[in-house]
Amino acid sequence: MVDQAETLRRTPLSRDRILRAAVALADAAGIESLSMRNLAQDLGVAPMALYKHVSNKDELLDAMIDLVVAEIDPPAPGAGWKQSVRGRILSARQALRRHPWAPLAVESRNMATPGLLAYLDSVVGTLRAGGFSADLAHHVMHAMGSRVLGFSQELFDTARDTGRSGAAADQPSADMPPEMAARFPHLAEIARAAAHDDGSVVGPGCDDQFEFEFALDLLLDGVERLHRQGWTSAHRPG
Amino acid sequence: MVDQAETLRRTPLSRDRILRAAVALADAAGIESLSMRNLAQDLGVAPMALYKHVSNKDELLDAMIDLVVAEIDPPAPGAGWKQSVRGRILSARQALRRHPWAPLAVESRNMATPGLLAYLDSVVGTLRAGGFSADLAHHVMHAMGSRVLGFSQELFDTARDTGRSGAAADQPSADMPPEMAARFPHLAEIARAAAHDDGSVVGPGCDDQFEFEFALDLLLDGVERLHRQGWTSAHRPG
DNA sequence: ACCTGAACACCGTTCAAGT
DNA sequence: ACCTGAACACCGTTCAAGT
Repeated sequence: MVDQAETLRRTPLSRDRILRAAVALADAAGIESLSMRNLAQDLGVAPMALYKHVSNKDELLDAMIDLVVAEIDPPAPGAGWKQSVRGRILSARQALRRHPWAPLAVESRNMATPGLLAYLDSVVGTLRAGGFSADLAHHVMHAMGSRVLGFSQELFDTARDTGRSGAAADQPSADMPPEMAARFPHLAEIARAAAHDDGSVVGPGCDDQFEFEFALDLLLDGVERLHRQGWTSAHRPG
Repeated sequence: MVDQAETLRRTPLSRDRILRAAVALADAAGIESLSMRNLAQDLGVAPMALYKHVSNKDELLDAMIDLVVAEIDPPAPGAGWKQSVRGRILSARQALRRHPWAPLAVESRNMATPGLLAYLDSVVGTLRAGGFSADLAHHVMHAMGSRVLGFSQELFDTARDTGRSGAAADQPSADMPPEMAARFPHLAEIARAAAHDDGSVVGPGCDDQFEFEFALDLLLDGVERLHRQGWTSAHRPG
């Protein structure tokens, strides 16, 4: 046991150890706590030791993103394009839920990582195998946007926008405080509608998974319709 | 003239002057250049002078976001819900194109600003006036996600992902370099399809405006279909 | 070969002081 | 009342040095 710990301690740094520690740090403490200095401290090493294995922080973030993308399940064999794409996107969403820092990290980088490109290439391949023209597949990928990676793309967290700070965060309520409900009556109304929804709501607020699948199916159903109608950029059905 | 400049110079700082300078700085130099110190320098003032008018940098960002949201056109009177929502979203997109830092700023804040809430409230109001149930309007707002603010939500800039750095940025090409096309054949294929598209492509790469409207109409058409079918969360048409 | 310490040019923000 | 300067606790990263 002591030998093993001793071995670990004197194991030279490796890119792999650095990446795992970085993901663990971001998972546990948030992306804003991921500094080269904090990461080095977690690894029991001087900050500059990291630079032998990653060229800078941007490259570290890219590699972390690829670790998350690698968690997405491969396509289910034998499924049609729709179920295959749907399944992968829901799998991507689960991966993102394990790494809540990932969406902001992906959006702040402006270059696609190799792992991300491989995932996207494979999704396009599924569409092409399902009979989509290259033209339609292209527009569909744009229309899916970051949702293809499982992003839910909410503008803010509906459950905890009730006050200026964390006062209500302990027990978020779908009902707004009166002064906000008066200023934003329609938002208050749909928040109440969500709270009184059928069994889909377990706790307070609305069901993220339901909302995500609602949006995903809205897109996929629309895409299927265009595909069946033989959509081309020259001929758009009204 | 000299009097006017002199007056300006000795005009005490105001929240308004600070916000305008902050937006101008972010527009011109990017959000990563917007530091309290750079902003103070642009205003010819010590950094700490800013803190009399904004409580911290987060509050500054919130106020900047509200300035951008205020640029979104009001709803066109007399239009149906679909054209009204469509028009406002396209207007929001134009506002974002004038302030490219805004999407990342919005996504990095986790509390909605008053201006953003007012805009969303007004969009929900348009849906309700168009006969949507509160329930359906709620799900539609989630499904639109950040697209309701005109975000295009691309995972990366397709036009300039050809190399590791800006070498090809001067003249981005829809055709990938051979080694990338070999690794990602389906992506290469749809990139070629975009380049050979009909007249919608002016320059190289694909037409952002076309892709945005394609995705927007896919969503709005799907929403219209649900609305006409009397969708409720209990009864989902296949 | 692999790691370190000191240093540089930055951050946001607090605090006591100036005018 | 309004602004400032020095300071604190941070960043990412370079460079020359240690072992």
